[in-house]
Amino acid sequence: MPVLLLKVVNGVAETPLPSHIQREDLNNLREGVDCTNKYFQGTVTLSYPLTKLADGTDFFKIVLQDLSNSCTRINSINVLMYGKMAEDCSKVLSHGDNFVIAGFKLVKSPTAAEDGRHDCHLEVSEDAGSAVYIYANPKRIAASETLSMSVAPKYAYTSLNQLKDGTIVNLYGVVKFFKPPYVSKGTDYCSVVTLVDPSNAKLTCTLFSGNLDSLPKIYKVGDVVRFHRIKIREYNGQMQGITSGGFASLTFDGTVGTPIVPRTSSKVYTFTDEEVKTVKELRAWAASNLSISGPAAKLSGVQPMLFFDLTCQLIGKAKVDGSSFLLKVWDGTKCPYPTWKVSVEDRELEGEKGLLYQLQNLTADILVYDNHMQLAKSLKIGSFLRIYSVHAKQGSADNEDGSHIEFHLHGGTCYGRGIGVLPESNPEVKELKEFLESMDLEESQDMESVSSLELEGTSNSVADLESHLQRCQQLPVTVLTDHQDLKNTDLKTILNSTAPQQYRIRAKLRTYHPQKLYQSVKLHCSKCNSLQEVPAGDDFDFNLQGSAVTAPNTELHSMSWYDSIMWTTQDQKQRKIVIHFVKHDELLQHPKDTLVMIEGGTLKEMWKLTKRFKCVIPVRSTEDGLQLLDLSSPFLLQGNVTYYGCKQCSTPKPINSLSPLAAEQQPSWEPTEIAEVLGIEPLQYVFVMKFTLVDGTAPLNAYLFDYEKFFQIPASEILTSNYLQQKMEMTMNTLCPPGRKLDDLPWLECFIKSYNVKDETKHQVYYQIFDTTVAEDVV
DNA sequence: GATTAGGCTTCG
Repeated sequence: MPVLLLKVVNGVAETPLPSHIQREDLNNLREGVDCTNKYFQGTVTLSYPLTKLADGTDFFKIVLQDLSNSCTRINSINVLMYGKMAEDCSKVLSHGDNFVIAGFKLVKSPTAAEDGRHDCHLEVSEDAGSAVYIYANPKRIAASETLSMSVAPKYAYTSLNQLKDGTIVNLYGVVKFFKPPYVSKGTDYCSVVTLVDPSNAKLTCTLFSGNLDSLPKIYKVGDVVRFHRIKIREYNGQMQGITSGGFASLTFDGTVGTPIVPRTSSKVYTFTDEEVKTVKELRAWAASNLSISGPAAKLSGVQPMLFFDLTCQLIGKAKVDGSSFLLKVWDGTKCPYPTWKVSVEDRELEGEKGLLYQLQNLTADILVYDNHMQLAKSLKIGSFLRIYSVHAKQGSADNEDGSHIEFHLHGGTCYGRGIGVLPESNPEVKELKEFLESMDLEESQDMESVSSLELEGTSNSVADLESHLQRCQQLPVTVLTDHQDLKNTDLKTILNSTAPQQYRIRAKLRTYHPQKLYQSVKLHCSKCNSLQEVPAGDDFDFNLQGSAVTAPNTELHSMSWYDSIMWTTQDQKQRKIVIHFVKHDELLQHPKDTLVMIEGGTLKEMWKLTKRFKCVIPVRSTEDGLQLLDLSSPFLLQGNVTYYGCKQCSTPKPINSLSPLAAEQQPSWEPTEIAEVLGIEPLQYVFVMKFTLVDGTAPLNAYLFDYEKFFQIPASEILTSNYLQQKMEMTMNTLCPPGRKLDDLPWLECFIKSYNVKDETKHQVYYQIFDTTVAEDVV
């Protein structure tokens, strides 16, 4: 048991002592008395310097006086502390502190005759299971924090679902929403922060401070924070956090694998392995439970009409009028749309004129309003900013340059609207700086002319669409990728010929099956040639829950080639989730290059992990080691693709077989490579469709068996992409427009082959389309 | 010493 500081408010400790220990009077401390569940409480009247015993153990002696017992002749006792407890106490102790000593050993005092104190002394050490509680006022606690980063004050942290009205607590949380500090209508800066934690509770905190620096340095959703001494109140039926005296915060980047460096204004703070562990756990939890894909964007990725967060450098600023202020910024990329230029008086414009001129085509003019003006005015040219919730507003078309994009930071702080200054040490700033410095500005000037040309070429009017459709009716909508020299054969001739043979045909697609396109996606084993349905997501989840029943085997955690983190969900199920991060060269890599393995996660959690990590492998614990799940579950998730293995042709190997791949110089984590070392025969996604083709001579059913070539859409990705599904639907509508007469259908040019399928009872000829693709301008 | 704000986009 450690040394704990107990905070005293109005004479009462906020955290009670453990209930199993009882106070013992000095009088009753006698040799032979069982002191197992007793504690002694007294005030420090004397302490001796910390020394070391002959064997190197730290040793610290203090004298405690029991003032509550004034009628006793002897009212003080020596306390001897050993080891870490001695060191910890010596650092935080100050005279007059009220100490509680529990789990002590009562030993006859050799010095009682000389010092006139109790004839026994108390011996304590962490090894003996002792505990020291020190009652301290908030100032003392703050002061003790200044003493050391690595020692003592042990804080208790309250999970967000345990908060009680009127308490002052310490807590950890992951930022779900925040308003960067802004000038309040009172005297202080204000920042609103909403936190979540694995208890799935949510807490919105309103933080005030006259000192901008003492508010948490949150840069994005997903950051992890530690708040000390935050007051909990009930407001509108919900718990609310608010700054109280002595409020202090640490903020950490929430990205798994990045260095755990606290951002804080405090010069000194407690920061031990415990903190590191907690931050790691929260990062891992957030990675699979919190969607952090915010509205961040580069100027090149701006979406008209939407709001986004822009990380940029300030190169100019100017007062526009009483309610708006102009910021000229750049991020090295070019907005693909014409952007507005806000005209200001030359004398109002601050910034280096040469640079402003040079960067004019890469600069975004952002007009900030009302409450944001004050902060905007104070910004230094050259500083790096994150401007939150910038509105990319579609300008009015009656302007001379047609419709353009305007950038506004509207008044108010809804949705976290505001401006944050990023320090140069911020990794994203470093990245941006490097990028800006590496930019060849001459080239970007050229790019400017190119991209405006491109813009002229890409209008998307209704008229364009019509002419596109007409073109589709004249030219074939599919083309051959080979065999162009062959002549066409009519369908009737083909049907009357013996198989196998190959033909070039020109035909129309009368109908196709299945009509529901997602039903056309199957899994194919190229080894045993079997076809099977893609398992439904809920089957997978069911299987995962089955595997979660076996408790994670902690002996398998954090081996030489991976680091593991385990936590328990705070819901009723109390599900245990373990994530194993595969290391490379002893180090965790950038998340985008990292393979993670997960035990006990749900499908949803895994999809979230795939957004951040290179690959995700669902695993389960066995006595012998980590294993893949049953092959009804995928053996790998990567990007948008869930990879399955063939049950018949695979011989799954233990997960340890992956470790040689991790040891490679640059692990590529290719699915085929992963499958091979794990003994998996991977199944391939394929579109299987039946086309009914007509050419006026006879109808012919031909099968399409396509991984990607025909539709130019990877079959493996279509089930997880709305965009690709829409694209495929459009393609099919072009090949076979619904509601059209036969005459109005477009022509397809295909290459087909006939083949025989025989069994005991019958013999049939089938046809398959190959070496054919949808025409370029149809896709 | 109290107050500020108390998330859920836009007048421009």
